[in-house]
Amino acid sequence: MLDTISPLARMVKSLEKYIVLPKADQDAVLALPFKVTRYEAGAYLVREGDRIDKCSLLMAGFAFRHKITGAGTRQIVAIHVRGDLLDTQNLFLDYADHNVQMLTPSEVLTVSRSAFGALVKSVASIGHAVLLGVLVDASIYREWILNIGRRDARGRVAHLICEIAARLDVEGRPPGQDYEFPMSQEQLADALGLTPVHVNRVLRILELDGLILRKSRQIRLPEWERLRRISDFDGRYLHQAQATDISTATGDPKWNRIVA
Amino acid sequence: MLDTISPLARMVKSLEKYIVLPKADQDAVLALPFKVTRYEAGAYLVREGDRIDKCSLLMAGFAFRHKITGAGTRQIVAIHVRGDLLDTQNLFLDYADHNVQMLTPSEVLTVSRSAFGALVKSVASIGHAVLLGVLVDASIYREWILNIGRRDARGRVAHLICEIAARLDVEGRPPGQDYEFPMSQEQLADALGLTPVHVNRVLRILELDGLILRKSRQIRLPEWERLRRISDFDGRYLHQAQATDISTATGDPKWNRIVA
DNA sequence: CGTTTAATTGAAAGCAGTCAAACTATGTGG
DNA sequence: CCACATAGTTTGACTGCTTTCAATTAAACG
Repeated sequence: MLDTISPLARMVKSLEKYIVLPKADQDAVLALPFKVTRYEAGAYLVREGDRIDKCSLLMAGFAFRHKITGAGTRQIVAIHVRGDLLDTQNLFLDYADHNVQMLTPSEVLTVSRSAFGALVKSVASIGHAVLLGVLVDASIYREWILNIGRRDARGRVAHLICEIAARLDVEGRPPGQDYEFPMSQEQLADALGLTPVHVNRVLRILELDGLILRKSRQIRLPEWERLRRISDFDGRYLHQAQATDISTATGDPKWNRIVA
Repeated sequence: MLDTISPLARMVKSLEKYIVLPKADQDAVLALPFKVTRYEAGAYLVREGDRIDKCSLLMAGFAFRHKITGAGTRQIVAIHVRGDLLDTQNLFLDYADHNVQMLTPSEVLTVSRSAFGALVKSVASIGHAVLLGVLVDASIYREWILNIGRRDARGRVAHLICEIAARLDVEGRPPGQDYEFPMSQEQLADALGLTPVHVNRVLRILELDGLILRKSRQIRLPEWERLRRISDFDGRYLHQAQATDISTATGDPKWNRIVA
Protein backbone atom coordinates (compact mmCIF):
# COMPACT_ATOMS: atom_id res chain seq x y z
CA MET A 1 0.00 0.00 0.00
CA LEU A 2 2.24 2.78 -1.20
CA ASP A 3 -0.27 5.56 -0.89
CA THR A 4 2.21 8.28 -1.63
CA ILE A 5 2.77 7.12 -5.17
CA SER A 6 -0.84 6.25 -5.85
CA PRO A 7 -2.50 8.40 -8.50
CA LEU A 8 -5.08 9.08 -5.81
CA ALA A 9 -2.44 11.04 -3.95
CA ARG A 10 -2.61 13.48 -6.83
CA MET A 11 -6.34 13.74 -6.39
CA VAL A 12 -5.78 14.59 -2.73
CA LYS A 13 -3.30 17.21 -3.84
CA SER A 14 -5.84 18.69 -6.24
CA LEU A 15 -8.50 18.74 -3.56
CA GLU A 16 -6.04 20.41 -1.22
CA LYS A 17 -5.30 23.26 -3.59
CA TYR A 18 -7.29 25.59 -1.35
CA ILE A 19 -7.72 23.81 1.98
CA VAL A 20 -5.97 21.05 3.85
CA LEU A 21 -7.97 17.88 4.38
CA PRO A 22 -7.92 16.06 7.72
CA LYS A 23 -5.87 12.89 7.55
CA ALA A 24 -8.94 10.70 7.88
CA ASP A 25 -10.61 12.40 4.93
CA GLN A 26 -7.46 12.11 2.84
CA ASP A 27 -7.54 8.41 3.57
CA ALA A 28 -11.13 8.20 2.42
CA VAL A 29 -10.06 9.58 -0.94
CA LEU A 30 -7.01 7.34 -1.10
CA ALA A 31 -9.26 4.33 -0.52
CA LEU A 32 -11.40 4.97 -3.61
CA PRO A 33 -11.32 2.42 -6.41
CA PHE A 34 -9.82 4.09 -9.45
CA LYS A 35 -8.39 3.61 -12.86
CA VAL A 36 -6.01 5.56 -15.05
CA THR A 37 -6.83 6.04 -18.72
CA ARG A 38 -4.89 7.52 -21.62
CA TYR A 39 -6.84 9.55 -24.12
CA GLU A 40 -5.68 10.78 -27.47
CA ALA A 41 -6.11 14.34 -28.67
CA GLY A 42 -9.70 15.01 -29.65
CA ALA A 43 -11.15 12.19 -27.57
CA TYR A 44 -14.33 13.02 -25.69
CA LEU A 45 -14.27 12.52 -21.95
CA VAL A 46 -17.90 13.60 -21.61
CA ARG A 47 -20.43 14.30 -24.30
CA GLU A 48 -23.45 16.54 -23.80
CA GLY A 49 -26.36 14.33 -22.85
CA ASP A 50 -24.15 11.54 -21.53
CA ARG A 51 -25.20 9.95 -18.32
CA ILE A 52 -22.67 10.96 -15.67
CA ASP A 53 -21.07 7.96 -14.03
CA LYS A 54 -17.50 8.95 -13.28
CA CYS A 55 -15.39 11.72 -11.87
CA SER A 56 -12.05 12.50 -13.43
CA LEU A 57 -8.79 14.23 -12.61
CA LEU A 58 -6.61 15.45 -15.45
CA MET A 59 -3.15 14.16 -14.55
CA ALA A 60 -1.28 15.12 -17.71
CA GLY A 61 -2.18 17.00 -20.86
CA PHE A 62 -4.81 19.58 -21.71
CA ALA A 63 -8.60 19.41 -22.00
CA PHE A 64 -11.40 21.82 -22.80
CA ARG A 65 -15.13 22.29 -22.26
CA HIS A 66 -17.43 23.36 -25.04
CA LYS A 67 -21.03 23.84 -26.05
CA ILE A 68 -22.60 23.87 -29.50
CA THR A 69 -25.24 26.35 -30.65
CA GLY A 70 -28.32 25.35 -32.55
CA ALA A 71 -26.61 26.71 -35.65
CA GLY A 72 -23.79 24.27 -35.11
CA THR A 73 -21.08 26.71 -34.09
CA ARG A 74 -18.87 25.79 -31.18
CA GLN A 75 -17.92 27.82 -28.13
CA ILE A 76 -15.12 26.63 -25.92
CA VAL A 77 -15.97 27.77 -22.40
CA ALA A 78 -12.95 26.54 -20.44
CA ILE A 79 -9.45 25.17 -20.78
CA HIS A 80 -8.07 22.68 -18.27
CA VAL A 81 -4.50 21.91 -17.34
CA ARG A 82 -3.02 19.07 -15.35
CA GLY A 83 -4.22 18.99 -11.76
CA ASP A 84 -7.75 20.11 -12.66
CA LEU A 85 -10.80 18.12 -11.61
CA LEU A 86 -12.84 17.70 -14.76
CA ASP A 87 -16.22 16.49 -13.60
CA THR A 88 -17.12 18.41 -10.50
CA GLN A 89 -19.32 20.59 -12.70
CA ASN A 90 -21.40 17.69 -13.88
CA LEU A 91 -21.18 15.56 -10.76
CA PHE A 92 -24.66 16.32 -9.53
CA LEU A 93 -26.51 16.26 -12.80
CA ASP A 94 -28.14 13.23 -14.31
CA TYR A 95 -26.91 14.11 -17.75
CA ALA A 96 -23.98 16.20 -18.88
CA ASP A 97 -24.59 19.81 -19.61
CA HIS A 98 -21.81 20.27 -22.12
CA ASN A 99 -18.85 18.48 -23.69
CA VAL A 100 -15.42 17.79 -22.26
CA GLN A 101 -12.80 16.92 -24.82
CA MET A 102 -9.05 16.33 -24.79
CA LEU A 103 -6.88 19.00 -26.37
CA THR A 104 -3.74 16.87 -26.30
CA PRO A 105 -2.95 13.26 -25.54
CA SER A 106 -3.78 13.03 -21.88
CA GLU A 107 -3.74 10.91 -18.79
CA VAL A 108 -6.86 10.85 -16.67
CA LEU A 109 -7.57 9.38 -13.26
CA THR A 110 -11.13 8.19 -12.95
CA VAL A 111 -13.17 7.29 -9.89
CA SER A 112 -16.82 6.36 -9.81
CA ARG A 113 -19.33 9.12 -9.56
CA SER A 114 -21.34 7.38 -6.88
CA ALA A 115 -18.37 6.75 -4.61
CA PHE A 116 -16.87 10.19 -5.06
CA GLY A 117 -20.24 11.89 -4.95
CA ALA A 118 -20.96 10.21 -1.64
CA LEU A 119 -17.74 11.61 -0.20
CA VAL A 120 -18.49 15.08 -1.50
CA LYS A 121 -21.97 14.99 -0.05
CA SER A 122 -21.23 13.52 3.33
CA VAL A 123 -17.66 14.51 4.18
CA ALA A 124 -17.68 18.20 4.97
CA SER A 125 -14.01 18.86 4.19
CA ILE A 126 -14.17 17.15 0.82
CA GLY A 127 -17.42 18.84 -0.08
CA HIS A 128 -15.84 22.12 0.86
CA ALA A 129 -12.73 21.43 -1.20
CA VAL A 130 -14.89 20.75 -4.22
CA LEU A 131 -16.94 23.88 -3.56
CA LEU A 132 -13.81 26.02 -3.49
CA GLY A 133 -12.63 24.51 -6.75
CA VAL A 134 -15.98 25.23 -8.39
CA LEU A 135 -15.90 28.79 -7.05
CA VAL A 136 -12.57 29.34 -8.77
CA ASP A 137 -13.97 27.87 -11.98
CA ALA A 138 -16.86 30.29 -11.68
CA SER A 139 -14.46 33.19 -11.24
CA ILE A 140 -12.66 32.16 -14.42
CA TYR A 141 -15.99 32.01 -16.26
CA ARG A 142 -16.73 35.56 -15.17
CA GLU A 143 -13.41 36.75 -16.54
CA TRP A 144 -14.06 34.96 -19.83
CA ILE A 145 -17.41 36.71 -20.14
CA LEU A 146 -15.61 40.01 -19.60
CA ASN A 147 -12.88 39.06 -22.03
CA ILE A 148 -15.20 38.07 -24.85
CA GLY A 149 -17.75 40.76 -24.15
CA ARG A 150 -15.59 43.78 -23.72
CA ARG A 151 -12.09 43.37 -25.16
CA ASP A 152 -11.07 43.63 -28.81
CA ALA A 153 -9.56 40.70 -30.66
CA ARG A 154 -5.95 41.51 -29.81
CA GLY A 155 -6.73 41.94 -26.14
CA ARG A 156 -8.73 38.73 -26.06
CA VAL A 157 -6.04 36.61 -27.62
CA ALA A 158 -3.33 38.11 -25.43
CA HIS A 159 -5.45 37.67 -22.33
CA LEU A 160 -6.03 33.99 -22.95
CA ILE A 161 -2.31 33.47 -23.57
CA CYS A 162 -1.60 35.17 -20.25
CA GLU A 163 -4.16 33.03 -18.46
CA ILE A 164 -2.75 29.76 -19.70
CA ALA A 165 0.79 30.87 -18.90
CA ALA A 166 -0.22 31.92 -15.41
CA ARG A 167 -1.99 28.64 -14.77
CA LEU A 168 0.96 26.61 -15.98
CA ASP A 169 3.28 28.70 -13.86
CA VAL A 170 1.60 27.54 -10.69
CA GLU A 171 3.92 24.61 -10.98
CA GLY A 172 6.67 27.12 -10.44
CA ARG A 173 8.49 28.55 -13.42
CA PRO A 174 9.49 32.14 -14.03
CA PRO A 175 7.55 34.03 -16.72
CA GLY A 176 9.00 34.54 -20.20
CA GLN A 177 9.81 30.89 -20.64
CA ASP A 178 8.53 28.53 -23.26
CA TYR A 179 5.03 27.34 -22.62
CA GLU A 180 3.16 24.44 -24.04
CA PHE A 181 0.37 26.05 -25.99
CA PRO A 182 -1.41 23.25 -27.73
CA MET A 183 -4.47 25.07 -29.07
CA SER A 184 -4.96 25.30 -32.81
CA GLN A 185 -6.04 28.64 -34.20
CA GLU A 186 -9.48 27.23 -34.81
CA GLN A 187 -9.75 26.22 -31.16
CA LEU A 188 -8.44 29.61 -30.08
CA ALA A 189 -11.11 31.22 -32.23
CA ASP A 190 -13.83 29.08 -30.67
CA ALA A 191 -12.60 29.96 -27.20
CA LEU A 192 -12.55 33.68 -27.90
CA GLY A 193 -15.66 34.24 -30.00
CA LEU A 194 -13.59 35.02 -33.09
CA THR A 195 -12.91 33.38 -36.45
CA PRO A 196 -9.77 31.35 -37.17
CA VAL A 197 -8.76 33.79 -39.89
CA HIS A 198 -8.86 36.72 -37.55
CA VAL A 199 -7.03 34.87 -34.80
CA ASN A 200 -4.29 34.21 -37.31
CA ARG A 201 -4.01 37.90 -38.11
CA VAL A 202 -3.96 38.90 -34.46
CA LEU A 203 -1.24 36.36 -33.69
CA ARG A 204 0.85 37.77 -36.53
CA ILE A 205 0.44 41.26 -35.10
CA LEU A 206 1.40 40.12 -31.61
CA GLU A 207 4.46 38.40 -33.04
CA LEU A 208 5.47 41.44 -35.09
CA ASP A 209 5.13 43.50 -31.94
CA GLY A 210 7.58 41.17 -30.23
CA LEU A 211 5.02 40.13 -27.66
CA ILE A 212 4.98 36.45 -28.49
CA LEU A 213 7.21 33.95 -30.27
CA ARG A 214 5.66 30.84 -31.78
CA LYS A 215 7.11 27.58 -32.90
CA SER A 216 4.87 24.57 -33.51
CA ARG A 217 2.87 24.11 -30.34
CA GLN A 218 5.19 26.09 -28.09
CA ILE A 219 4.95 29.75 -27.26
CA ARG A 220 7.45 32.10 -25.66
CA LEU A 221 6.56 35.37 -23.99
CA PRO A 222 9.63 37.61 -24.13
CA GLU A 223 7.87 40.63 -22.70
CA TRP A 224 5.53 39.34 -20.04
CA GLU A 225 4.99 42.72 -18.44
CA ARG A 226 4.02 44.38 -21.69
CA LEU A 227 1.82 41.49 -22.75
CA ARG A 228 0.10 41.61 -19.39
CA ARG A 229 -0.51 45.31 -19.75
CA ILE A 230 -1.88 45.31 -23.27
CA SER A 231 -4.18 42.40 -22.45
CA ASP A 232 -5.39 43.95 -19.21
CA PHE A 233 -4.52 40.70 -17.47
CA ASP A 234 -4.69 40.60 -13.69
CA GLY A 235 -4.41 37.04 -12.52
CA ARG A 236 -6.12 37.53 -9.19
CA TYR A 237 -9.28 36.00 -10.60
CA LEU A 238 -7.38 32.70 -10.78
CA HIS A 239 -7.06 32.70 -7.00
CA GLN A 240 -3.72 30.99 -7.00
CA ALA A 241 -2.39 31.58 -3.53
CA GLN A 242 1.22 31.40 -4.58
CA ALA A 243 1.23 33.10 -7.94
CA THR A 244 2.06 36.55 -6.70
CA ASP A 245 4.95 37.67 -8.87
CA ILE A 246 3.66 36.79 -12.27
CA SER A 247 -0.04 37.16 -12.13
CA THR A 248 -0.97 39.96 -9.77
CA ALA A 249 -0.73 43.62 -10.40
CA THR A 250 -0.07 44.75 -6.87
CA GLY A 251 2.16 41.96 -5.76
CA ASP A 252 0.14 41.77 -2.56
CA PRO A 253 0.11 38.07 -1.83
CA LYS A 254 -2.89 38.25 0.45
CA TRP A 255 -5.17 39.78 -2.12
CA ASN A 256 -8.01 37.48 -2.95
CA ARG A 257 -6.42 34.33 -1.82
CA ILE A 258 -9.01 31.70 -1.16
CA VAL A 259 -9.63 31.35 2.55
CA ALA A 260 -10.94 28.19 4.08
CA MET B 1 -40.46 32.48 17.78
CA LEU B 2 -42.51 32.32 14.61
CA ASP B 3 -39.92 30.61 12.47
CA THR B 4 -42.27 30.02 9.57
CA ILE B 5 -42.66 33.67 8.84
CA SER B 6 -39.06 34.53 9.56
CA PRO B 7 -37.12 35.82 6.58
CA LEU B 8 -34.71 33.01 7.37
CA ALA B 9 -37.40 30.58 6.25
CA ARG B 10 -36.88 32.02 2.79
CA MET B 11 -33.18 31.34 3.05
CA VAL B 12 -33.99 27.74 3.89
CA LYS B 13 -36.25 27.65 0.86
CA SER B 14 -33.46 29.00 -1.36
CA LEU B 15 -31.01 26.47 0.01
CA GLU B 16 -33.57 23.75 -0.62
CA LYS B 17 -33.98 24.61 -4.29
CA TYR B 18 -32.07 21.46 -5.22
CA ILE B 19 -31.98 19.29 -2.09
CA VAL B 20 -33.99 18.96 1.06
CA LEU B 21 -32.20 19.83 4.30
CA PRO B 22 -32.59 17.67 7.40
CA LYS B 23 -34.76 19.36 9.99
CA ALA B 24 -31.83 19.89 12.35
CA ASP B 25 -29.87 21.67 9.62
CA GLN B 26 -32.87 23.81 8.72
CA ASP B 27 -33.01 24.82 12.35
CA ALA B 28 -29.35 25.77 12.30
CA VAL B 29 -30.11 28.19 9.48
CA LEU B 30 -33.23 29.49 11.19
CA ALA B 31 -31.18 30.22 14.29
CA LEU B 32 -28.78 32.58 12.50
CA PRO B 33 -28.75 36.23 13.51
CA PHE B 34 -29.97 38.25 10.56
CA LYS B 35 -31.14 41.59 9.35
CA VAL B 36 -33.24 42.77 6.43
CA THR B 37 -32.13 45.79 4.43
CA ARG B 38 -33.75 47.77 1.66
CA TYR B 39 -31.53 49.00 -1.12
CA GLU B 40 -32.37 51.47 -3.81
CA ALA B 41 -31.68 50.89 -7.49
CA GLY B 42 -27.99 51.32 -8.23
CA ALA B 43 -26.85 50.68 -4.67
CA TYR B 44 -23.80 48.50 -4.32
CA LEU B 45 -24.15 45.39 -2.20
CA VAL B 46 -20.52 44.43 -2.73
CA ARG B 47 -17.76 46.37 -4.37
CA GLU B 48 -14.68 44.77 -5.91
CA GLY B 49 -11.96 44.81 -3.30
CA ASP B 50 -14.39 45.00 -0.39
CA ARG B 51 -13.67 42.82 2.55
CA ILE B 52 -16.35 40.12 2.65
CA ASP B 53 -18.20 40.06 5.94
CA LYS B 54 -21.78 39.12 5.10
CA CYS B 55 -23.86 36.72 3.10
CA SER B 56 -27.05 37.90 1.44
CA LEU B 57 -30.25 36.54 0.02
CA LEU B 58 -32.14 38.63 -2.52
CA MET B 59 -35.71 38.57 -1.22
CA ALA B 60 -37.29 41.03 -3.64
CA GLY B 61 -36.05 42.94 -6.66
CA PHE B 62 -33.26 42.40 -9.15
CA ALA B 63 -29.47 42.58 -8.82
CA PHE B 64 -26.51 42.07 -11.11
CA ARG B 65 -22.81 41.22 -10.99
CA HIS B 66 -20.26 43.10 -13.00
CA LYS B 67 -16.58 43.61 -13.61
CA ILE B 68 -14.74 46.59 -15.06
CA THR B 69 -11.90 46.37 -17.58
CA GLY B 70 -8.70 48.36 -17.29
CA ALA B 71 -10.12 50.60 -20.02
CA GLY B 72 -13.10 51.35 -17.80
CA THR B 73 -15.76 49.48 -19.75
CA ARG B 74 -18.24 47.40 -17.82
CA GLN B 75 -19.32 43.83 -18.34
CA ILE B 76 -22.33 42.51 -16.50
CA VAL B 77 -21.70 38.82 -15.87
CA ALA B 78 -24.90 37.77 -14.15
CA ILE B 79 -28.45 38.85 -13.35
CA HIS B 80 -30.12 37.81 -10.12
CA VAL B 81 -33.79 37.48 -9.30
CA ARG B 82 -35.54 37.05 -5.98
CA GLY B 83 -34.62 33.87 -4.20
CA ASP B 84 -31.00 33.99 -5.33
CA LEU B 85 -28.15 33.81 -2.86
CA LEU B 86 -25.89 36.71 -3.73
CA ASP B 87 -22.68 36.08 -1.86
CA THR B 88 -21.92 32.41 -2.13
CA GLN B 89 -19.47 33.26 -4.89
CA ASN B 90 -17.44 35.53 -2.67
CA LEU B 91 -18.00 33.75 0.60
CA PHE B 92 -14.59 32.13 0.75
CA LEU B 93 -12.50 34.99 -0.51
CA ASP B 94 -10.89 37.62 1.65
CA TYR B 95 -11.82 40.34 -0.76
CA ALA B 96 -14.55 40.54 -3.37
CA ASP B 97 -13.70 39.53 -6.85
CA HIS B 98 -16.26 41.68 -8.62
CA ASN B 99 -19.18 44.03 -7.95
CA VAL B 100 -22.75 43.23 -6.96
CA GLN B 101 -25.20 46.03 -7.53
CA MET B 102 -28.95 46.44 -7.30
CA LEU B 103 -30.87 46.73 -10.55
CA THR B 104 -34.10 47.76 -8.86
CA PRO B 105 -35.11 48.78 -5.36
CA SER B 106 -34.57 45.56 -3.46
CA GLU B 107 -34.95 43.79 -0.19
CA VAL B 108 -32.02 41.78 1.06
CA LEU B 109 -31.67 39.37 3.95
CA THR B 110 -28.20 39.47 5.44
CA VAL B 111 -26.43 37.06 7.77
CA SER B 112 -22.86 37.23 8.93
CA ARG B 113 -20.25 35.65 6.76
CA SER B 114 -18.53 33.95 9.65
CA ALA B 115 -21.69 32.34 11.00
CA PHE B 116 -23.00 31.28 7.62
CA GLY B 117 -19.57 30.24 6.40
CA ALA B 118 -19.18 28.02 9.42
CA LEU B 119 -22.43 26.26 8.59
CA VAL B 120 -21.41 25.81 4.97
CA LYS B 121 -18.05 24.41 5.97
CA SER B 122 -19.13 22.10 8.73
CA VAL B 123 -22.70 21.05 7.94
CA ALA B 124 -22.57 18.69 5.00
CA SER B 125 -26.13 19.26 3.78
CA ILE B 126 -25.80 23.03 3.83
CA GLY B 127 -22.41 22.89 2.16
CA HIS B 128 -23.90 20.66 -0.46
CA ALA B 129 -26.88 22.95 -1.01
CA VAL B 130 -24.51 25.87 -1.58
CA LEU B 131 -22.39 23.76 -3.92
CA LEU B 132 -25.41 22.88 -6.05
CA GLY B 133 -26.40 26.52 -6.26
CA VAL B 134 -22.91 27.50 -7.36
CA LEU B 135 -22.92 24.71 -9.95
CA VAL B 136 -26.07 26.15 -11.47
CA ASP B 137 -24.50 29.61 -11.47
CA ALA B 138 -21.52 28.11 -13.28
CA SER B 139 -23.81 26.52 -15.85
CA ILE B 140 -25.40 29.91 -16.50
CA TYR B 141 -21.96 31.46 -16.91
CA ARG B 142 -21.14 28.86 -19.55
CA GLU B 143 -24.28 29.70 -21.47
CA TRP B 144 -23.45 33.40 -21.29
CA ILE B 145 -20.01 32.73 -22.73
CA LEU B 146 -21.68 30.86 -25.57
CA ASN B 147 -24.25 33.57 -26.03
CA ILE B 148 -21.77 36.42 -26.22
CA GLY B 149 -19.15 34.47 -28.11
CA ARG B 150 -21.22 32.82 -30.79
CA ARG B 151 -24.60 34.46 -31.33
CA ASP B 152 -25.31 37.65 -33.26
CA ALA B 153 -26.83 40.69 -31.60
CA ARG B 154 -30.43 39.73 -32.22
CA GLY B 155 -29.93 36.22 -30.90
CA ARG B 156 -28.09 37.50 -27.86
CA VAL B 157 -30.77 39.97 -26.87
CA ALA B 158 -33.55 37.46 -27.46
CA HIS B 159 -31.70 34.79 -25.51
CA LEU B 160 -31.26 36.97 -22.47
CA ILE B 161 -34.93 37.94 -22.58
CA CYS B 162 -35.82 34.24 -22.66
CA GLU B 163 -33.52 33.49 -19.75
CA ILE B 164 -34.99 36.13 -17.50
CA ALA B 165 -38.51 35.10 -18.41
CA ALA B 166 -37.73 31.46 -17.70
CA ARG B 167 -36.17 32.30 -14.35
CA LEU B 168 -39.10 34.43 -13.32
CA ASP B 169 -41.47 31.70 -14.41
CA VAL B 170 -40.10 29.33 -11.81
CA GLU B 171 -42.55 30.97 -9.52
CA GLY B 172 -45.20 29.50 -11.74
CA ARG B 173 -46.71 31.57 -14.50
CA PRO B 174 -47.46 30.55 -18.05
CA PRO B 175 -45.23 32.02 -20.77
CA GLY B 176 -46.33 34.93 -22.93
CA GLN B 177 -47.32 37.02 -19.95
CA ASP B 178 -45.97 40.36 -18.90
CA TYR B 179 -42.61 40.16 -17.27
CA GLU B 180 -40.80 42.66 -15.17
CA PHE B 181 -37.78 43.52 -17.23
CA PRO B 182 -36.02 46.26 -15.38
CA MET B 183 -32.79 46.51 -17.35
CA SER B 184 -32.00 49.73 -19.17
CA GLN B 185 -30.68 49.43 -22.69
CA GLU B 186 -27.27 50.44 -21.45
CA GLN B 187 -27.32 47.63 -18.90
CA LEU B 188 -28.52 45.19 -21.54
CA ALA B 189 -25.63 46.26 -23.72
CA ASP B 190 -23.14 45.73 -20.91
CA ALA B 191 -24.58 42.28 -20.25
CA LEU B 192 -24.39 41.25 -23.88
CA GLY B 193 -21.12 42.72 -25.07
CA LEU B 194 -22.90 45.24 -27.29
CA THR B 195 -23.41 49.01 -27.40
CA PRO B 196 -26.59 50.67 -26.15
CA VAL B 197 -27.28 52.04 -29.60
CA HIS B 198 -27.22 48.64 -31.17
CA VAL B 199 -29.33 47.11 -28.43
CA ASN B 200 -31.89 49.77 -29.17
CA ARG B 201 -31.92 48.82 -32.84
CA VAL B 202 -32.20 45.13 -32.11
CA LEU B 203 -35.09 45.72 -29.72
CA ARG B 204 -36.87 47.71 -32.39
CA ILE B 205 -36.40 44.85 -34.85
CA LEU B 206 -37.68 42.29 -32.36
CA GLU B 207 -40.69 44.47 -31.70
CA LEU B 208 -41.40 44.99 -35.40
CA ASP B 209 -41.20 41.23 -35.82
CA GLY B 210 -43.90 40.88 -33.18
CA LEU B 211 -41.58 38.92 -30.90
CA ILE B 212 -41.66 41.32 -27.98
CA LEU B 213 -43.87 44.12 -26.72
CA ARG B 214 -42.35 46.78 -24.49
CA LYS B 215 -43.88 49.30 -22.21
CA SER B 216 -41.76 51.09 -19.60
CA ARG B 217 -40.02 48.39 -17.63
CA GLN B 218 -42.41 45.63 -18.58
CA ILE B 219 -42.06 43.22 -21.46
CA ARG B 220 -44.56 40.85 -23.07
CA LEU B 221 -43.64 37.85 -25.16
CA PRO B 222 -46.58 37.11 -27.45
CA GLU B 223 -44.79 34.40 -29.38
CA TRP B 224 -42.73 32.51 -26.86
CA GLU B 225 -42.14 29.52 -29.12
CA ARG B 226 -40.84 31.64 -31.96
CA LEU B 227 -38.71 33.78 -29.67
CA ARG B 228 -37.26 30.67 -28.14
CA ARG B 229 -36.43 29.30 -31.57
CA ILE B 230 -34.79 32.37 -33.02
CA SER B 231 -32.73 32.85 -29.87
CA ASP B 232 -31.69 29.18 -29.72
CA PHE B 233 -32.87 29.14 -26.11
CA ASP B 234 -32.99 25.81 -24.32
CA GLY B 235 -33.52 26.37 -20.64
CA ARG B 236 -32.06 23.11 -19.47
CA TYR B 237 -28.88 24.91 -18.49
CA LEU B 238 -30.91 26.64 -15.78
CA HIS B 239 -31.53 23.29 -14.10
CA GLN B 240 -34.94 24.24 -12.82
CA ALA B 241 -36.53 20.98 -11.86
CA GLN B 242 -40.05 22.17 -12.48
CA ALA B 243 -39.72 24.40 -15.51
CA THR B 244 -40.50 21.81 -18.10
CA ASP B 245 -43.13 23.39 -20.26
CA ILE B 246 -41.64 26.74 -20.93
CA SER B 247 -37.94 26.27 -20.90
CA THR B 248 -37.06 22.85 -22.24
CA ALA B 249 -37.07 21.75 -25.81
CA THR B 250 -37.99 18.15 -25.24
CA GLY B 251 -40.43 18.58 -22.44
CA ASP B 252 -38.71 15.73 -20.66
CA PRO B 253 -38.84 16.76 -17.03
CA LYS B 254 -36.03 14.46 -15.99
CA TRP B 255 -33.50 15.90 -18.36
CA ASN B 256 -30.72 17.55 -16.47
CA ARG B 257 -32.53 18.03 -13.29
CA ILE B 258 -30.10 18.50 -10.45
CA VAL B 259 -29.80 15.33 -8.42
CA ALA B 260 -28.68 15.36 -4.85
C1' DC C 1 -43.07 71.83 -14.86
C1' DG C 2 -38.43 71.83 -15.26
C1' DT C 3 -34.54 68.83 -14.96
C1' DT C 4 -32.27 64.76 -15.64
C1' DT C 5 -31.87 60.37 -17.48
C1' DA C 6 -32.93 57.09 -20.93
C1' DA C 7 -34.41 55.99 -25.59
C1' DT C 8 -34.25 56.81 -30.47
C1' DT C 9 -32.57 57.84 -35.04
C1' DG C 10 -29.14 58.95 -38.83
C1' DA C 11 -24.79 58.95 -41.12
C1' DA C 12 -20.22 57.38 -41.44
C1' DA C 13 -16.34 54.51 -40.13
C1' DG C 14 -14.06 50.31 -38.63
C1' DC C 15 -13.26 45.87 -36.82
C1' DA C 16 -14.02 41.42 -37.66
C1' DG C 17 -16.26 38.05 -40.78
C1' DT C 18 -16.67 35.62 -45.19
C1' DC C 19 -14.99 33.45 -49.16
C1' DA C 20 -11.39 31.48 -51.65
C1' DA C 21 -6.90 30.07 -52.61
C1' DA C 22 -2.13 29.05 -51.60
C1' DC C 23 1.08 27.53 -48.55
C1' DT C 24 3.21 24.79 -44.73
C1' DA C 25 3.69 21.25 -41.52
C1' DT C 26 2.92 16.62 -40.15
C1' DG C 27 2.35 12.00 -40.65
C1' DT C 28 1.60 7.75 -43.56
C1' DG C 29 2.45 4.21 -46.63
C1' DG C 30 4.71 2.56 -50.60
C1' DC D 1 13.34 8.15 -48.45
C1' DC D 2 10.03 10.09 -51.15
C1' DA D 3 5.10 10.77 -52.61
C1' DC D 4 1.00 11.66 -51.02
C1' DA D 5 -2.78 12.86 -47.94
C1' DT D 6 -4.46 15.54 -44.40
C1' DA D 7 -4.88 19.06 -41.22
C1' DG D 8 -3.59 23.47 -40.00
C1' DT D 9 -1.78 28.09 -41.23
C1' DT D 10 -1.40 32.14 -43.97
C1' DT D 11 -2.78 35.76 -47.17
C1' DG D 12 -5.87 38.75 -50.10
C1' DA D 13 -10.06 40.96 -51.48
C1' DC D 14 -14.48 42.04 -50.28
C1' DT D 15 -18.57 42.31 -47.34
C1' DG D 16 -21.18 43.51 -43.40
C1' DC D 17 -22.45 43.75 -38.64
C1' DT D 18 -21.61 46.60 -35.07
C1' DT D 19 -19.58 50.76 -33.37
C1' DT D 20 -18.92 55.59 -33.11
C1' DC D 21 -20.36 60.19 -33.10
C1' DA D 22 -23.89 63.46 -32.86
C1' DA D 23 -28.33 65.18 -32.39
C1' DT D 24 -33.17 64.66 -31.23
C1' DT D 25 -37.04 62.89 -28.77
C1' DA D 26 -39.28 60.67 -24.99
C1' DA D 27 -39.73 59.28 -20.38
C1' DA D 28 -38.96 59.46 -15.40
C1' DC D 29 -38.64 62.06 -11.36
C1' DG D 30 -38.78 65.51 -7.75
